[in-house]
Amino acid sequence: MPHTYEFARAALTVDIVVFALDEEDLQVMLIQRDLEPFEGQWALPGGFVRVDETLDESARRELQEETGLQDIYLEQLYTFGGLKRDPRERVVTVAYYALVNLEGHNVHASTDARNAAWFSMNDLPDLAFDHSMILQTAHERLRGKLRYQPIGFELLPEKFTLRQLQHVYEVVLDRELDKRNFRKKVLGMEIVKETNEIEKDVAHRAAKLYRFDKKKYDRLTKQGFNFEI
Amino acid sequence: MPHTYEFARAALTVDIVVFALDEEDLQVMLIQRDLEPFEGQWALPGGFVRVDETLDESARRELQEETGLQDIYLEQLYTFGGLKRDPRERVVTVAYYALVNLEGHNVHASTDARNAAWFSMNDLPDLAFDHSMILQTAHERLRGKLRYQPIGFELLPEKFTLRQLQHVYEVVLDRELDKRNFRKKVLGMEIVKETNEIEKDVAHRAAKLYRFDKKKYDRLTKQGFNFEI
DNA sequence: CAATAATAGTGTCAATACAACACTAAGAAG
DNA sequence: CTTCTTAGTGTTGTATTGACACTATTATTG
Repeated sequence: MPHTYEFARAALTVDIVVFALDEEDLQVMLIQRDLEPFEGQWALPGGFVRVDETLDESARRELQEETGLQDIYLEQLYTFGGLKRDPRERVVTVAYYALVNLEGHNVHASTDARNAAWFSMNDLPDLAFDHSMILQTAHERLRGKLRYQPIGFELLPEKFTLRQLQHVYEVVLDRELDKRNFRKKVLGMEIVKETNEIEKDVAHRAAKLYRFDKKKYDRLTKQGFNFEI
Repeated sequence: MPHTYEFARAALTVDIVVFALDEEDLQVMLIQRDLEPFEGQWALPGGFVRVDETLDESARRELQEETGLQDIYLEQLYTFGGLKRDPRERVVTVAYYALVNLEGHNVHASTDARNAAWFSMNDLPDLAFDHSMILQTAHERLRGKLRYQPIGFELLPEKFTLRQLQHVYEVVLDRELDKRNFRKKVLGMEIVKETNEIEKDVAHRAAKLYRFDKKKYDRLTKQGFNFEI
C-alpha cells in the first residue's frame, strides 16, 4: 500500500433545479445542451464554479446567466460525487434548488444561444448526466420542506389568493386539501396578512389578495413555532 | 469582461461530525491536528478525497482510518465552499454526520499518531477552520431529523431499554419528555419489539430490552407513515 | 430478613387538533 | 334576470396530545 495517494482536484460545478408553478403542474426549467457531451439533450442549468466565488455565488451567477432569474429563493440541496457522472473527467457537482414565481419574473426563454424551457414534472424528457437523480432528490426535498416550512410563498407572486396558496400545496404534496380546513390553518398561523386588494380579471367573484408576513414569520420561528401543514 | 474564466479545481475534502451519547450529554469526536495550519487545535475528523473514490466512500474511509469506526449511520450534511475557509488554498469540503453507539464499537482513542477524543457538545474547544459552523449545522440537522425519523436507535446498542431511548430524545432535543407518553408513542408505532431479555447489572429493578424493528419500519415508511415524536 | 432506595411499568381525563362535511354570497357573462 | 363560477364561512365527531401519581420489582444495606 503506497504512502501517498492522488488527491482529487475535481472540476467543480453547480447545478440548479428551478421550480415554478403553472396553472396545473409543478414545472422545472431545463436547458438544451449545445456542447458535447450530451449535446442536444436537456439538462439542469448550471456550470463550472470559478476560483473567486463561493458556491452560493456561483449558483446565483449561473442562474442569472442562464435564466435571467435574480433575487429568488435558493438553497443548497446535495453534492453528487460519483466517479463516472461526467464521461470526460471527474466532476463533482453541488446541486441547488430554487423557487420562482412565473408572474413576477420574466424568465429568458433563451440565453447564451441556448434553448431554455419549462417542463412539467409529470412529463420530463431524458436528462443529461445524472440530472434525473438530482431532480428527483430536489423534488423530495421540496415536498419535505414545504410540509414543515412556509416556502410555498416563494412560488407565488407577492400578493396572492388563498386559493393559489392552497394550489401550491396541492400540487407539491400531490394530494387534495379541504378548502375550509386549509384556510383555517393558514389564517390561524397568522403568517399571511390581508391586503385591501382583490384579484383582477377573473370571470367570477374576485378573491382577496394576501401577502406573506415575513416579520411575523421570523418572530414565530425564533420562538420555535412549528409550521406544519 | 473576459470571455474565459479560471474555473475552480478545488482541493476537495470530507469532514465528518461523529455523534455519540454518554450518560449525560451528546458527544462529538474531535481530532487534534498534528500539522499546520491550526496545528495543535481540535478539528473534525476528515481528509482529502482521492481521485478514485466517491464522496461517500471517502467519508467512510476517513472515518475508519481516523477513528476505527465502521458500518455506522452516515449521511451527507452540507458542502462548505467559502473562499478563505482554508488559509493555504481554496478547499471545498463535503461535510457528513455519523451516529454511533459507544458500547457496540470500540473507538480508537488515537490513530495515525493523532490524538482523538470525545467532547461534550456542552463543552467544546475552539475548532480549526470553519469546523464550528459545520458542527452547528450538523447539530441542527440531527435535531431536525430525529424529530421526524427514528434515527435515535443509531445512538444505542442493538438492544436497549425504553429509558435509554427516551434519554436519546431528551438529550438531542434538549427537553424533558413524559415517560408514560413517550412509551405510549413509541410502542404505539410498533417499530420496536420486545426481546425476552432484561438489562444486567443495575442496582434496581431491571428493564426489558427492546430491539429496533427495521423490517416493520421499512414497511411503514413505504406506506408514508410519519414517525414524529 | 426487614427496611430502604432506585427505577420499571402502567391509565385517566381534559384540552386541543384534525378531518369530514354543504351551503350562501358575490360577481361576471350571456 | 338567469346562469355560471368561485369566494367565503362553522359545526361536530374523532383522534391526538399533554398533564399527572401511584404500585411493582429488584438490589442493597443495616
